[in-house]
Amino acid sequence: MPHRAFKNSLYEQFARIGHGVSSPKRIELLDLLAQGEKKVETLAEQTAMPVKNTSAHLRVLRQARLVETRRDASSIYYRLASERVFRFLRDLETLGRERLAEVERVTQQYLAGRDSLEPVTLTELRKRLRDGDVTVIDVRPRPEYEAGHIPGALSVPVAELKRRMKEIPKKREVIAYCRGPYCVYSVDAVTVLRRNGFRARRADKGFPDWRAAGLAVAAGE
Amino acid sequence: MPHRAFKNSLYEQFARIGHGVSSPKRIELLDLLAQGEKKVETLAEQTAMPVKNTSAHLRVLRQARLVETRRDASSIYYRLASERVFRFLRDLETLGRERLAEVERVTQQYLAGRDSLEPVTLTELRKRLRDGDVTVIDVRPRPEYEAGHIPGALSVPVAELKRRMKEIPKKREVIAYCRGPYCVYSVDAVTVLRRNGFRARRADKGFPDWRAAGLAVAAGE
DNA sequence: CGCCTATTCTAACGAATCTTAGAATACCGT
DNA sequence: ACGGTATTCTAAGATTCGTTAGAATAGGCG
Repeated sequence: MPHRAFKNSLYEQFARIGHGVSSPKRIELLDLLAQGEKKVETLAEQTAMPVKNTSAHLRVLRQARLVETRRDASSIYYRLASERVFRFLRDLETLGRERLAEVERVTQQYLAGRDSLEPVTLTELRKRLRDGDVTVIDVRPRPEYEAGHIPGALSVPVAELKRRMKEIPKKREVIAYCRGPYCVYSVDAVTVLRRNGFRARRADKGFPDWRAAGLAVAAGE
Repeated sequence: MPHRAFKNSLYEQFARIGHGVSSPKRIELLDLLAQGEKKVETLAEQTAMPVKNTSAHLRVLRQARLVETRRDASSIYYRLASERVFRFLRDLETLGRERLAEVERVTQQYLAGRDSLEPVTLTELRKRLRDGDVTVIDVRPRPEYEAGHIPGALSVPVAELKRRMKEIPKKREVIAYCRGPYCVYSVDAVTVLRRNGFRARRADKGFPDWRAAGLAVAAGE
């Protein structure tokens, strides 16, 4: 094999990965799958795409071997192919944040005052949780909590927050976490909690980041 | 701004990075730029593309803010936009190697017996260099050596190796390094050296990896 | 100032990709 | 075996991308 042909086929392979993350919808799908496995229909709902379209994008991700599938009864569940895929995804997002001023501009615009919610790092959250002087709430949809969450966290999906607020002790500080650095659930949750007299802060990252950091996780219930 | 529009514009930004690395030729360009800044013409030669084509790909990379430019006299020099771009590139390649069996297959096929060349890790190389019991040679083209190299390494481009072999002491072990894990220069160099009675091994990674590890670098001469 | 060189910009064509409708598949429950 | 459900496969139109020719630009040099 001549030198040039070798390089061509090598870089062609690497480009398969790149192609996987070259579409906004596919990155969003990967971000969702970082929460745990999901059916095609669920992914279609959560990305606001028709099922057929979702299926087509998932096929591209499968060809790039970034996701894998499992069949259960009549449904097919997708999941990230490995923890490294998640880390790569976050590297991509971090690079985007570093290089593209638009990322900062867009998030500032939508999450005006996000920084005023006194973000807590995961390390800090872990310490506070060990000290036992804080209530940690997981504000993601219930199925994602069940697929995996921070041990000791209470599941209060943001949609149920107003109704279930009385379950949360008012004395202690509350820390809300959700899907990741750009997820709005914890922002919404903390805003609502503060309006109702709670001392609340948000975690600067989400559950997948916690798991990727090698910290203990709980599942089920 | 509604929730969905926010997500769309956010993921659209991240996809700009993904789109930058979705083409084999663009990944190859980034890999070359990891060696140091280069002119468009040089990049065109080294990727075996017409200049116009190279320029078009570089434009895409510039739009993704993965590269930056500098003008010197009549030439325009491209470079990676930051060290993090290099790390992202290597993460992409590592993920490719993990996920895509074809990467291993292609490299094994072309670099048959690459593993028999007893690869040395950079940490090991550094120790051996400090102990002073080894000759380290940089077998990349001269301009890349001049743009940055491992301190103490001797520049012996693989094209000049046969002619200049007598400059290398035969008693001591020789370690050859080049552009990176998939670069063939060091493989070729070690093969030639061994055929001529040298005790030679190759570094498992290249100069950009050395620099990214925060180790000392030299330039010029 | 005008020519020379390196590079980019504009434009156009073919190839690849996205989206989505309709048909096909695979497995469950009965 | 049969019908139902979730999903994929096939195919086609619309869009984007890759490639490359020709014109334009920017700066150095005589």
